[in-house]
Amino acid sequence: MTRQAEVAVVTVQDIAREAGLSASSVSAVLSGQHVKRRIPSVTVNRILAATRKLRYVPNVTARSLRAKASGTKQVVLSVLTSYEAPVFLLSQTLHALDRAVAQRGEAAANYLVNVEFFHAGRLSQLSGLADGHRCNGAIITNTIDLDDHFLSSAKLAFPVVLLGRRIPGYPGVSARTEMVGRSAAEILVRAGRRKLGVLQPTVLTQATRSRFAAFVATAEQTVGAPPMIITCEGLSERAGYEAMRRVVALNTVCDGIFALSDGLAIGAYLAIKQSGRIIPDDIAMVGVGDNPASHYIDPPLTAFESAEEAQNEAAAQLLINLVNGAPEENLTVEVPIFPVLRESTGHIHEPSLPQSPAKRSKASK
Amino acid sequence: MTRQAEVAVVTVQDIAREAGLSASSVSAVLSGQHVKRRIPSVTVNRILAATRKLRYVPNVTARSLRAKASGTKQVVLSVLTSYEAPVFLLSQTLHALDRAVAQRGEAAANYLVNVEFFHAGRLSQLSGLADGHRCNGAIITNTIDLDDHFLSSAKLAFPVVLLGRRIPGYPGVSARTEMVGRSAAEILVRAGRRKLGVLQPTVLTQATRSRFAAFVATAEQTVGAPPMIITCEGLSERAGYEAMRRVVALNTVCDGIFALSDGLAIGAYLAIKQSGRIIPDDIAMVGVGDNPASHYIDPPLTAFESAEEAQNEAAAQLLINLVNGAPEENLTVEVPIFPVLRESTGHIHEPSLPQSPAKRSKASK
DNA sequence: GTGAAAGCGCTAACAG
DNA sequence: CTGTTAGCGCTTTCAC
Repeated sequence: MTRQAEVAVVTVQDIAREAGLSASSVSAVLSGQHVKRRIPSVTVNRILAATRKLRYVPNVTARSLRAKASGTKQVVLSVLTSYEAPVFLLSQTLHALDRAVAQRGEAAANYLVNVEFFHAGRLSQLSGLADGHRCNGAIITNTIDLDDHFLSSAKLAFPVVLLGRRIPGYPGVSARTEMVGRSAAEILVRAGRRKLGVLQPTVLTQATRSRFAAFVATAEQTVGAPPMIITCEGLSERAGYEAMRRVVALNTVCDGIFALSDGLAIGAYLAIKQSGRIIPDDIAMVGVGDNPASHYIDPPLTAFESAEEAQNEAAAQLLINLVNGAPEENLTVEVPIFPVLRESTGHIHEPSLPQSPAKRSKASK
Repeated sequence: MTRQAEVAVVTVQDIAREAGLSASSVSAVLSGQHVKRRIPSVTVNRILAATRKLRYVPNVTARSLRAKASGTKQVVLSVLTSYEAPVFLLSQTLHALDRAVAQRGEAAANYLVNVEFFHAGRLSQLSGLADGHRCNGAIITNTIDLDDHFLSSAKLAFPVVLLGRRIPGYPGVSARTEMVGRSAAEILVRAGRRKLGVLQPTVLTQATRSRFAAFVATAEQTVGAPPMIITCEGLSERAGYEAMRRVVALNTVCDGIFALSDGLAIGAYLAIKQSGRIIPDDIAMVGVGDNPASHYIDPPLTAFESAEEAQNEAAAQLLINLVNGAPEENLTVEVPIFPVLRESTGHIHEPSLPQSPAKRSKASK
């Protein structure tokens, strides 16, 4: 209904008219066939001139439809994610999808995997959601409430698997995030901390909200006071640093902090150290989120690892099965999520590193 | 020419035949119009059954072509990157592209930005490169030699901007990487280091090779010996850790290391510390690559920052202009690349953090 | 050398 | 309620 600002679209027909020739000649020139078709350079130039003059932009869709012979992929699988999310997990999701596709052997050649981005909160504005003209199936991740709300009332034209969140009616793969917030508080309390704090981004997702709520509730139960809430502008290292710098300037500082994402914790480390405090002696830290740097920073960060690999694997399989006609029963996979205890909470660093995701997944077969 | 394993593709026609109905009825049912068209549920079920039986997967391209009315985007801009590359830079590139599109005002609604992935070395296998049936223009990045070789002899059907590498005949935006290798060696030597080492991935890109070569050459000139070459399996933190762990077990260890990517340096930090050595006292480290964690690790990592923001900005603008008919002269943008000296080479950590990329780019206007 | 015509797969009018 | 028809924009025979 919302009629777009109908920009006049230039087609090969228009160019043909402008140049006083036929569409096929134009097409031949534009696809570099002019030598094969022995079109004289005068004509070629005339066509090229008209093309430029009219500011022609080819319609890839039409080309694609026509190009069946030249190996068009039949099945398009997309990952839909927000611009604002940390991207380091994206590559895992893609790899998982790629592997799932490769498993189909022969048929793999017909699949195409890509990523489309939306601004957090504006998933609904992505085109092709309602009529399925962009993909045959999608993994949707990193949505915020507005997007979730849209999804819960929308009917998408293709199978969808949600990654890292739950919305009734959609197949989804997620981690048990309630456990995270509670467990984070318990770890800090067991490490002897009483003045808890939480580093949280301004915009919460389903997962971060759930972690936050459980952490706050558990803190109130166990130490009898709500945690200090430290708000950060986003999820980046920088955001964590700046928020923490403001906090360490105060007199009363907490002694145990839960960061709703690893990146925030990494940034906070520097602010804490610059203030002359020691981790974990003065402040213990707990993170969450599979940031690859978490193992390696000093001291290594106690963090929850959400078995991303397992989630991605499951989501990819689920999606491919759905696209290939598996019944869309309320398929839901919940993977457990465990803390990896490291020195940032006073635990002794395990000498051997955890297995890499790749190895882990192989071992589980 | 390479005829694919012609998988028989099921169309709505096939379903119609199977169900003994017409294509339009099938289409109506599949697009959820059955209530509007008052199709009895018997018929609906018959169609649905046939659809499942034949394992129908809709052709998104055909839908898209038909869906002109429903807001199909006319101009598709893609970022083509490899699965194997670190993805944290991707989001910047996308943001830049998104901003460049938004600048076009009204017309922005006609643009679609997405990302397509290829396996390093197999760019040539991406479909739609030769006939332009996937996008109207692309930023290509994170290629390895094989891909570059393919590009230099191929003729793509759409405008391309290379990001982070140079290939004759293509517009491109890159940093002056030769400077990096040389400068890295000089920084280490000036910090009093004589036994240099370099952490390098097994697979080199144009940029990493150039950094590597310049570092080796400068090392030979200045300290009279080639650096110790430490090979890592990839670019990850983990790869850096494992490679460095092997090295610290040896008797002779270098005292100044250049890591060809920040991630490798971050991983190496832990191995060095675990061996009881101090950074920078025993080993100085230099990285490169805009990893957001580099500022915040302990000690903060001296690293080259390639003004990614400026590069992305330039590449995005270049691409949009080309797609809109700007003359494809040999447009090449080279941005300088500077070291940020921090404590990992014994420099005093600057009290104020560098400006964030966003601020930096605004300031430069 | 060039144009006319067909058709990729799908959906939306429009007749029945 | 259902089928026929047209056409999205492009490329590719096939005639002329």
